Amino acid sequence: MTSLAPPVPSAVESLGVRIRALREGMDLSLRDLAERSGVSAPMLSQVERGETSPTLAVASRIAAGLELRLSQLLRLDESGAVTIVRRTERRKGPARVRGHSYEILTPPLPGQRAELSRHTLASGAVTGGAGDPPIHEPGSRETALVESGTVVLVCDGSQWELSAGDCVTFDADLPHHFENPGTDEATLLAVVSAGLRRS
Amino acid sequence: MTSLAPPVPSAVESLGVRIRALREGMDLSLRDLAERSGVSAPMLSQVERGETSPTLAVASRIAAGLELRLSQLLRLDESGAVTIVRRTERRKGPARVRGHSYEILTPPLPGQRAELSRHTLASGAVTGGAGDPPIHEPGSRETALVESGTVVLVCDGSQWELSAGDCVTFDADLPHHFENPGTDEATLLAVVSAGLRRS
DNA sequence: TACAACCGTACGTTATCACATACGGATGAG
DNA sequence: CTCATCCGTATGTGATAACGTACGGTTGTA
Repeated sequence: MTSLAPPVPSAVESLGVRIRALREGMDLSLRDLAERSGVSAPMLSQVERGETSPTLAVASRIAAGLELRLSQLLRLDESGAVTIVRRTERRKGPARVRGHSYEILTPPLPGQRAELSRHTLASGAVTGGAGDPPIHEPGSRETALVESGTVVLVCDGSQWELSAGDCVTFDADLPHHFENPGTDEATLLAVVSAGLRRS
Repeated sequence: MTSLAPPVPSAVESLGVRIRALREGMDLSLRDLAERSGVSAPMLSQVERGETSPTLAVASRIAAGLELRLSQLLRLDESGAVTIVRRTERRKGPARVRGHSYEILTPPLPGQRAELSRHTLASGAVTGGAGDPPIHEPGSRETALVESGTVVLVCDGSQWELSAGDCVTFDADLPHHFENPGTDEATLLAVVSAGLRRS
């Protein structure tokens, strides 16, 4: 009976105006979008005016008609602020665990879309041992840029060697870690996008 | 009549098993989640087994019950691959327009969650002039890390000065640009997450 | 062996989503 | 002016989403 969830999470209500804005931005009429998406024009009109809550199936087709993924369409969430993390304000990870240390460069706000972190790997060191978060939340995705040295990405059983300047993108909810096979220290910048849910 | 959209975008079908996995991962019964989300247990069961397509309103409440945003829950999209862009394979932006040049470090795939780019600003130069994409898609968000030099972010009328190592996050659908007020060249790494769609 | 307590799912009813069609208003061509 | 065309929305009907309830199955306890 009692709902522990907030009154209504957010989005979803204002989705209609967002859809209308996107449609008009693409210079499409309701009937144009209806043909592109396979959803009837009256339905689109009702959704845009918030008179009805479409099913996921329909919402997904609307998103496709707008050349978006549904998750992208729904991402009209929080805040409009600018947040700065100064070099000296970075949150540090556990200091150098077996040759691996890192700093988090993005603010610790919820709803953050991407988390930026800089990792340092001593010669022979490995990320993802013991205390580290080994894999990320389901659905998240990671992009890593090697700044210096050489590292090997081990992801879901396969290996890829990366040199300074190389950039790799992969699904972060697969088991993965980085190794530094070289003799020099290696640094890499990691972007984890999506990430969700509590610790 | 003809739908220009792909048969069915993706996700949405496999969403059920994802929900079940998340629910069981939180050690909740259907009735537990029903109480947390305000959605009836039989409904949850049907959604988990893919027997019905919930409305956005219901899907959103389910997501909230799982302590997720709906956009996060839906982000179980495509691929499971690892994509590498070598230092030599980077796509270059228009070569040095009035002191500004950049490279894109992430692959040009759709559905990409974040785009990583490295920008170089000569002394006194400004991003976002003429040919550049001045602002990004609605809902997108940008994180910038200053690698060297000093830059000023002008966002929605306000200014912020950033030195090497500083990191800033802001809504990328607001009008914004970077300036290099110093005498040295400045470089910054930009992560644009979200927004997307057509060229 | 009961029996209580929980699990996930089948059932029938009601609310509403989603469609095809039709309407009134704006715009432009002849 | 007249008519054709497009726009977005009101209308009615069939499909189905969402509910409350009830059922069989499993688990642990007396």
